[in-house]
Amino acid sequence: MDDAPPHARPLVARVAVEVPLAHLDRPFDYAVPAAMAPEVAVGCRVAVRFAGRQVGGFVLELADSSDHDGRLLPLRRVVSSEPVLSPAVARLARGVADRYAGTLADVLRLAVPPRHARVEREPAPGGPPPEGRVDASVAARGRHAWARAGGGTTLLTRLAEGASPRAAWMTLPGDDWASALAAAAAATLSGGRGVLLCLPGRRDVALVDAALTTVLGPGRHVVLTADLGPAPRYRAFLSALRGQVRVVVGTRAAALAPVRDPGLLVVWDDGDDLLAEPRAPYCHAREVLALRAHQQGAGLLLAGHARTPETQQLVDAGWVTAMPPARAAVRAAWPLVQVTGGATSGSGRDPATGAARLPHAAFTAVRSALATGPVLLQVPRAGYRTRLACQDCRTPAVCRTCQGPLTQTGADRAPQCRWCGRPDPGWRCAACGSTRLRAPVVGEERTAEELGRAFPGVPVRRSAGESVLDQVPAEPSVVIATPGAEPRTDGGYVAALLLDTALSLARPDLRAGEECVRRWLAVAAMVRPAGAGGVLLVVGEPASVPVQALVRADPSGFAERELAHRRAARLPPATRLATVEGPGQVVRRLTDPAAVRELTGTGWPDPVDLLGPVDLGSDRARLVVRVPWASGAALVQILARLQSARSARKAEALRVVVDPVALG
DNA sequence: TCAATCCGTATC
DNA sequence: ATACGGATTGAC
Repeated sequence: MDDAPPHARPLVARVAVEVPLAHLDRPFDYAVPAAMAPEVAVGCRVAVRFAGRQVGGFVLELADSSDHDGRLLPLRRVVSSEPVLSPAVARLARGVADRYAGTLADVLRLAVPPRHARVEREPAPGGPPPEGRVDASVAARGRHAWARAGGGTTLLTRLAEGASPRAAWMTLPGDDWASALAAAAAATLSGGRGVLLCLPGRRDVALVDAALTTVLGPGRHVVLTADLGPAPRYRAFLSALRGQVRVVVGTRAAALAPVRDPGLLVVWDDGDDLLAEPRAPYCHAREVLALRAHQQGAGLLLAGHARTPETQQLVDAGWVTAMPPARAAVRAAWPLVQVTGGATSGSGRDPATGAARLPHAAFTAVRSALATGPVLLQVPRAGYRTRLACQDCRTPAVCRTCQGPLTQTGADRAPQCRWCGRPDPGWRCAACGSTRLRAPVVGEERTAEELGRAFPGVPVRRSAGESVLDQVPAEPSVVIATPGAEPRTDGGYVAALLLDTALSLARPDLRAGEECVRRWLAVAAMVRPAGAGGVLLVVGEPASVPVQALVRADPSGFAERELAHRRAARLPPATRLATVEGPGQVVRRLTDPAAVRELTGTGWPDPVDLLGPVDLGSDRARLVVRVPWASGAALVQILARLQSARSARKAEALRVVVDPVALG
C-alpha cells in the first residue's frame, strides 16, 4: 500500500465499528466500492452493515488486501471525508481503552464529537488569524510566576526550542498561574508546536482562555468543552483538527482533542475529580495526557496549587521533574499561618449539626484584618457532611449496616454512612417509613448569617452553588465561599480562615487528607504574602500532618508523606486497584480462582487481594481487586478478557472501574 | 439419503 | 440483531 502507484485506489478499509460489545473491539475489513474510493479517507466516518445491522464506524486504515478469509461486505456510505480520527488520536484512544479495560468505541465517543454537517460545510476563516495586541503586563505576570519556580525559566526556553520537558509545578501564593500557563503555551507555539491544556472546571477554563487571548492574541486558540452545545463544539473540534488553531484549552474530554504535533500537554489541579470521566471507561485526564506525552513525544506539565500522590509517584520515578521554589521565594510568597485549636467564642450551637465555631483568637484576627481589606472564609458546601434526618418525623438517619450517622457528600450523591462510608441510595426511615430525607443546612448559609452578625457594618458576600462570584472588590468585606468557588480579588485577601479542619479531615475517605490540603492550598494561593500583612488562620489540630503542610508552607513534603503512607498501607497509587460491580452471583464467583481461570484463561495475577465483595442491594455486589503496581497491566488485561468473555455470551457487561477516584 | 430444523457462534 | 455452519431429526 505504501508504494502504490498514483492511480491505485484503496480496495479495503479497516473500520472501527461503533458497537458496545467488548469481544468485537477490533477492526473489521470492508471492500471500498470504486465509487466511494475518491471520498474515503483514513480517519473518516463511514456507515457499514455489521451483523445485519447498519452501524457507524471510523476508517482506521486503507489497504489493498485483507487477511479476512471470507468475502468482504462493501462500505455502505462514506458519511464524510473529514478525517476526524487522526492516526495519532486513534492510537491514543486504543491505549486509553487498554489502560482502563474499556473498548475503543467508548473512548472514541469522548474523542470525536457528533458530526454537525452544516458546521462542516462552513468556509474556513480566510487568512491568518489577526495579529492581536499582546498585553505585556499579563505575559510579565506569567513569567514572574515561572521565575520563582525552580527551573521555570529553563522550562520556557526548552519548550520554545522544541524540547519536551515533563514537569510537576506547584504554584506559590499570589502566582498568576493562568498567565503562567499561557506563557508556557506561547513558548511552545513559538517553537512551532501545538499545546493542549486540560482543566477541571469551566471557571478554570475561562481564566486560562482569557489569559491565552491576552498573551497569544485573539483567534490563536480554541475552547473545547462538552457543554458548548453541538455546533460550537464541532466547530472548535474542526478548527483544531484542520490546524487552524494549534492551542486547545478545555475540560477532561479535551485530553483527546486533535492537536497536531503537540509540544506541551498541561493538566491543571489533577486532584480534582472532575478530571475523571464519570462514564466508561472512567479515564482520568492526567493518565490520558501522560500516555499521550509518552506516545507523541510531547512535554507534560502537571500543575496545581497542590500535588497528588499520583503526580508525586511520577516525580519519584524520575519521569517528571519537580520544580521546587527557592526557600526564600517561599518565604516571600506565603502568608503568615496561624493555627488555633480549642476554645470557641460561640455559644449555644447545636452540637448535632456541627455548626461552625469561631475561636476567639480567629475572631480577633479576622476583625483586625477587616480594617484593611477582604477576608476569605472557606466553608464546606451547604448540606455537606451534615447529619441527615427524616423529613417527616425528624428521626436522625442511620446506616442500615452499622447504625452510623448518614451524611450527604454532594447535592446529587446518595446518602453515605459517616462511619463505614457505605452509600445508601434506598434509605427509608426506621421510625415512620418515610423515604424523604432532610439535610439541615449548616454549611455556607448558617456561617454567613453568624459572621454577618459578628462583624456589623462589614459587607458579607457569598459565592456558592448557583451564584458564584468571579471577583470581589479589594475593600473590607467578609467573603464566604465553598471550595472551588473562591472569588479572586486584586492584590489578594488580607486574611483567610479555614474552619473545622479536624472535622473535614475525619471524612471516611482514603483521600480525605489529600483533598483537604488541596482545598486549603487553593485558599492560601489567594492570600497576600506575610510581608504585606497576609494571614492564613487555621482552626484545627496543629500537629496533624495536613495542617503541618500549611504551617511549614511545604506542600511537596506533604505529597511525599502521603505517597509514603499509601505505600505502607498498600493503597493506590502505590498499588493498582479496580472495582468490579455487577449481579451478586457473578461478582461472588470472581473470588473463586478456578472460576476466574476458566473465564479468562489465566486467572488473577499473583499476588492479588480480593476485598469484598460488598453487597450493594438489589442483587448487586462490588468487588475490589488490588495488585502490586507492577501487575497493573496484567490486571487490566484480565478484566478486559472477563468483559470480552461475558459479552460474547450475551451476558450483561460488568461495571469495571480501574483506578477509581473515590473509595468510600 | 436428503431436507427441515435447532443451536451455537461469529459478526469483515 | 442476523446470518451462517454444523449437528440433529425425521420422512422416504
